[in-house]
Formats: sequence, structure tokens, C-alpha cells
Amino acid sequence: MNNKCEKCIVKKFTGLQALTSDQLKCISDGKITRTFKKGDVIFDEGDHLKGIYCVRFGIAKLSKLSTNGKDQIIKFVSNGEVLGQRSVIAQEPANLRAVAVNDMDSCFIPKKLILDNLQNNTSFTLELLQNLAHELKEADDVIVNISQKPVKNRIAETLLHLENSFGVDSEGFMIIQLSREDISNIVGTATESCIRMLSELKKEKLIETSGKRIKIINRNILQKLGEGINN
Amino acid sequence: MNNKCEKCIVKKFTGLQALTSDQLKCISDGKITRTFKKGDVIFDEGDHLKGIYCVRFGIAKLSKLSTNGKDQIIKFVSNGEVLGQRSVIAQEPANLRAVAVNDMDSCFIPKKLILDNLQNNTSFTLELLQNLAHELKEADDVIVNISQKPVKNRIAETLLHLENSFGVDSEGFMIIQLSREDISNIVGTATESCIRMLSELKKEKLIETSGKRIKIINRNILQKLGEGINN
DNA sequence: ATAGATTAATGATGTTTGTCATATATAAAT
DNA sequence: ATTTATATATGACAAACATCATTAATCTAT
Repeated sequence: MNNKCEKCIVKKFTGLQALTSDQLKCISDGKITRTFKKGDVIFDEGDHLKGIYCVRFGIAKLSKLSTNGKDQIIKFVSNGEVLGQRSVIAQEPANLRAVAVNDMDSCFIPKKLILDNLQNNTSFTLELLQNLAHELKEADDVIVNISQKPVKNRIAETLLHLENSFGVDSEGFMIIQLSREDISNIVGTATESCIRMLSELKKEKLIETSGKRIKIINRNILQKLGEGINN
Repeated sequence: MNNKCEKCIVKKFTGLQALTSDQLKCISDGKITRTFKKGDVIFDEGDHLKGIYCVRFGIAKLSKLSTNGKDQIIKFVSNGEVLGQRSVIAQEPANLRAVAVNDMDSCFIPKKLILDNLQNNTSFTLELLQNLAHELKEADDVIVNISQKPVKNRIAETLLHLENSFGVDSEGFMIIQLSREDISNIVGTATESCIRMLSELKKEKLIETSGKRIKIINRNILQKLGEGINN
């Protein structure tokens, strides 16, 4: 569905730098791959990352533990997108925890290679810059939404966003399957509140559910809700 | 107080690129300066920026209008820091609005010069990359705080952060003076709620106020509040 | 210095959201 | 297949927060 491998940063810089280093060649041949099972911690807050992960297949969630014990989900990363680049670029410990939402295949790119390329490969660096610029915009938008919209509206928006990012199966159910707790940790609310709102959306015939599976029925009204329009 | 001009990105790249272009020289001589008065809009959401602003003196706030009519403040920018780089780098319209909190002097750097340097000046590009990486971390932290901590705790944290960023005068009052509405737009709450919480903090002898001026008295307890510890 | 406008403060009240308790459904393990 | 654990659902209630109304204080302009 969402096969963005042509956007994968690995391809970008293998193509651009014409394989000057052995390491680079090694990676482009796909030799350093890492697989994770659903629930595996890819890296944790405070970890010193030895490289970045390019997701070949699967979905990871990035989250951060709050002092109140809740684990706020910041964003999801999937096919062709990259995990851990901020920490490696800034040469700082990871600010977020990365956990596999599904079974996951990734390509591991050692830190050294990244840092070498930062020095020598302008196209690569510019690509990263665009990446961070985009992430920053998204983060700012999340700040506005989360602080100013009520829970129900945030859930509506989250559902649309998840459907849009990861697609639906043949029956129209969203591919990504999250626990109610995960959803509540995206919108920043109590799990019970999240469940209640989903029930409401169900009663209002905007969504359907079947276990963890969620199907969006009335995209229009959900959209309006997401934009903060309540009736 | 907070004279970070040695960190100013202008100095960074004038120093590093040894003034190869006339434009560059012109800027480093401080010829293209722009001043703003308190309340002036430097740029607005959706504007196509023709360059970035390096703040020489003063403070600007970056905010974004929510669908509920509230103007969420995302961050402040002051001496030696840069405004508008994300939009120029990404070559996108501004995602945020920038308004002068004080009278403000800035150095305007035309877009063309930035983009040229992105192609040719690795050190400059790396500097920007570090910048964005840092901003992204800060934005992620804000997401966690704003979604998981109660208003009072967020206000405590905000006050400490503002004092820390902009310093205090000889009497110990914070240099930056914001309206109650501005503070409420940082923490994402109603103005009245914000005022009530400030009154509470005053009763608890954690802060003192005199008009818009705020002085922090008990830094320790405020710090604990900011960390989410409520007694 | 005074009038008018804006901002701050506080009370009363209603809404939203969180917490705790408990029931039901679903998944996992033996 | 049956038990055990875990996730989902819902009710009852409490806490946090928003909204509206009103008064007090501060700022601005003449």
C-alpha cells in the first residue's frame, strides 16, 4: 500500500554518491538488516544510538515517557522512513523510545557512515535537512491540535491521519491496528476517555469497529470534527 | 543579559566562508537590518518568506492559530537566534506567525543567500541541521508536557523556562513581560484559568507579581511542580 | 490629570475529562 | 477446551478546566 522505498534515504544517497565507500556498498546491498518483532524496543530514551534505522517493512511508534507515567506517542514511522536520525545528527542520546508496532524489517546504517556523509555528501545532508524541517512542522501542528482541541476532535483527526498514512484493507478497515491505550497515548488522554469517544463515534455511525480493527464510515463528518467543527 | 550573538548564525557563516559573496559581506557589515516595534507582525502564517531574520536585540514569539480561535504560542526567539529558517529551507510558506514581543532589531538574510550557502557551505548547512535537530527535540518535549501535565504544572514549568531563557532584572523580576493571555497561549489554556493559577502560585509564595512583572521566589518547589510533582 | 479602553482578578456555574469500580469480551496459555 | 490473563466497555463520581458575568486595576491618549 504505502511503499515509499523510492523515498528511502538509503536509496537517495547510494544513488547520489555513487558508492564511494565499502560500507556504503555493503548497505546498499542490504547486508546490514535488522528485524524486530511486534512490541520489541528498537531503542529507548537516553540510548546512545550507533546508527539509524531505515524501515523497509512494518511500523514503529516513537514515544516519550511523561512524569505522570503516561507514554506519549509522538509519531509513527513506516516503509521508507527513518528512525533515530535526529539523535545521530545531533550526537545526543535518543529523546524518544522506538517500539515496533508490527513485525518489522529495517536497514541499519551505522553512525559513522552518516557522519561521513554529512561532511562530504551535500545532497544527503540537504535531504536530511528537508526531513527535519518537515518533522518540525508536523510537531508544531501537533502542539496546536493537542492543546486546543477537545478529545473527541483529536481522536477524529487521529483516525483520519492513521488511515491516510497506513491505508485500509480490502474490507475498508485500517491496516494499522492499535490498542485503545495506544490511541489514547497519541491524543494525550485517559484510556477510558478514548474508549468512550470511540463508542460515541460508533453510535453516531462515523466509524465501525471489530476488535482492534477500525473502519471509517463517514469521512466527511469525521474530517469536520478533526477541524474542530462540532456540528 | 542574554547576549548570544557569538552564536548567531550570521557570524557562524561569515566566519566560515571567508566572505566569498558581496551579499554576504553586505550582511556581515550589518547593512540589511530590520527593526520592529512591539506587536509588529514580522511574518504571518502562509507568507512566502524572502529570507530569514537573525534577532540582534529583542524577543519574538512564534504562534499558530487554532481552529478554535486561540493563538497557540510555539516558542520564543531572541538575541542571536533565527526566525523563519524552517520555511526557507523547506521552501514552503511559513507555518507559524512571528510577532515582536518587544521592540526588536534584526538582521535580514535574503533567501537566495541561504540557498546558495546550503549548496556550497557545508559548515553552514551542518549548523542549520543542528539547529533544526534541537528545535525538533524541544517541540517533542512540549508535546509530552502539554498533553500530560495539568495547567498549574505547565505554568510552573513555563515560568522557569522563561526566566531561564531571558533572565531577570536587578530586582529579580523576569525580563520578558507577557500578558496573561500570552502565558495562557503558551500553556494552552483559558486566560482566566491561567490567571487563577498565577494567583494560587502567589498565595503559595512561589512567585510575586507587580502588573505584568513576575518574580520567581521559590524556585525549588516551582521546579518540582514543573516536573509534575504536586506536593 | 482624567476619561476611556484594555487587561487582570475573582465568583458562579456548567462542561469536559480523569479516576475508580466493575462487567464483558477477547486473547493467551496450559 | 478451559482457565487465566489482558483488553475493552460502561457507570458513578470527582477533579480539572472553560465560560460567562462582574469588578478592580492598569495602561493610553488627550
